[in-house]
Amino acid sequence: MNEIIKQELLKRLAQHGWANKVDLKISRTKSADHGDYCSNVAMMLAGKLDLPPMKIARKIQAIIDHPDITRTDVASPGFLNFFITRDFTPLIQGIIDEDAAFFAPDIGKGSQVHLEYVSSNPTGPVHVGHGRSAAYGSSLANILRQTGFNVHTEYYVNDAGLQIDILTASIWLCILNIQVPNGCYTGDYLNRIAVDHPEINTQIPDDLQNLLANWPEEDMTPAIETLIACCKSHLKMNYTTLKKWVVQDITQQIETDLAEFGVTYNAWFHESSLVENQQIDKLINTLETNGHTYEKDGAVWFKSSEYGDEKDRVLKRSNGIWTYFANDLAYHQKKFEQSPDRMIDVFGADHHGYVPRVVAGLTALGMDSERFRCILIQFASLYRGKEKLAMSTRSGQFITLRTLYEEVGVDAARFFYCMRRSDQHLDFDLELAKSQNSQNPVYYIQYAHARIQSIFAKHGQYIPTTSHWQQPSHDEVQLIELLSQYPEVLIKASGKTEVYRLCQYLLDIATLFHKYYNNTPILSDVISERYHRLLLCSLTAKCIKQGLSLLNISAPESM
RNA sequence: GCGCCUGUAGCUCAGCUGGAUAGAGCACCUGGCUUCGAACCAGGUGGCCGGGGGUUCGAAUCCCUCCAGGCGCGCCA
Repeated sequence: MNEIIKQELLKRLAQHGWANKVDLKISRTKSADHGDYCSNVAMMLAGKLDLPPMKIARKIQAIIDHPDITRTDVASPGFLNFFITRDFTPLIQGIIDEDAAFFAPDIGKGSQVHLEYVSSNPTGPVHVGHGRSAAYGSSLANILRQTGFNVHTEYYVNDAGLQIDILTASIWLCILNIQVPNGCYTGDYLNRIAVDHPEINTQIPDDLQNLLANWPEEDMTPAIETLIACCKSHLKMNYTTLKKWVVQDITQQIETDLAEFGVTYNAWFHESSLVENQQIDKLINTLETNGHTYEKDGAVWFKSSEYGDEKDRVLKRSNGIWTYFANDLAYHQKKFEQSPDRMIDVFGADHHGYVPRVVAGLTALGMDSERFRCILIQFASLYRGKEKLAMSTRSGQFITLRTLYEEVGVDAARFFYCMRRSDQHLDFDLELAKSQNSQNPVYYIQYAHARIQSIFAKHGQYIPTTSHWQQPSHDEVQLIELLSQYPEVLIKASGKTEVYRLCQYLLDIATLFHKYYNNTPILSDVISERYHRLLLCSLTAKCIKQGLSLLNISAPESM
């Protein structure tokens, strides 16, 4: 419709010789007094033509002539307001048929997207801080697929760094039944893993005892490194076994917890495999031969500052071990080879300082950084009433994602996480989510769906067909107009990677439907009226169900 | 100190590429079930859009500055 008016307006502007003078924009009006669509073109032209906008608007108004436009008004200070009539039959047929053009508008044309999200370290369970990325990423994947993109989702398992060594050492201490010192991992989940390992010698070595007795209050890095060395020397071959076991166990738990939250992946990619496959060496060779690296203080550096980063970054530590960044760059290289069209990383917003160096790396490697997009998800602060809960994986003080969704339900948790712009802070109050779960907006939407199903149950079988459509009432026009926006909402959500738009839209549909329902007896005794209204209900239910399914949220028949 | 993000109703947030009286939800007040599900609806209270400048026909939106908050600034990941 927007396009129709635009073409008509362009045609009329051309008659005055005003086309091409201005960027033409048609938008929907907010108030019914202003018609259905409006244009500010007269005001835009006023400056260039040196004429009053009202006069220009009247000149255009006078020659507007299009069968779909019933009336054109001019309003101060120069708006053109269009009143339209519309034949809803094609739209209705499209929804009934679950037409792809309506429910699955193809803007991706099969282009490939590599989407990585969550990728929390396998040093502990996924907690509520990761929940937002999880809900967002999985919904985004659905939306992208629905709009024609060929999406490959991946979880990057960081199983190769220092943190994993610290984790392994922490487990060892748990097995030895020793209180873990500051700087190590702690928590019930470690004890659970520890009891599964009776084969390790539980004798406490002397050097370990000495180390722990002199554990520093601050700057514990050297002590931690000594602890890891100590652990390795005592466990010998068992160290690698234990490490692998721990990572596998925790990763498995993460996978299970996420799956129950509606989050699944095409692949789980292990950082360690990059090292094993000499992927890093390949990467470094490329950078070295192109002169992007240098040595300083016994370490290998990447000249990231030449590509917009604030300073250069270490690739290989002086101890000969690759940094996380080096591995990650190799990973991005691999991802790009796999999906050259587009690559999306979903990060926690606390990693924003990391982005420039990845972009620098990709640019240095000759990849088109325009195809790389990093989406930063602001953290959700967790509250219990007024009390803000401090969280730290290291200290074991966190609420797991599982705990959250077992309390408030997957549907509510997912919706809550997605309903706000992802680049905005989100306050998640557990008390509120628990005590007021009946007021959660997701129930409002589901209730609309359940209500409609209940009407159908009462009526008996109903098969929707366009021939049931009659002259719509004001409320009905509002509702069907809103439904007609489904494709554009989806396209926008997909194009701008903004999942919250879909949530907001579904809330809008539910609002209008509840209003309609309260004003209008659906099951009218007049049979033509009844079928007309049932048809609209049917269309509404289809849109709600489709929309919710993209968020991995259920559309219940009854509640 | 430097960089990124944010400041809109009592609370949590929308506000699309500048547009017509700034919108929802929660909370609070008043109404509505002998009729399809009241997990609902109708109405009301509540705002110097953080402050101050600027750009223009027109600013919550764009620019500058100040104030306040969050995050980042490792040979951690």
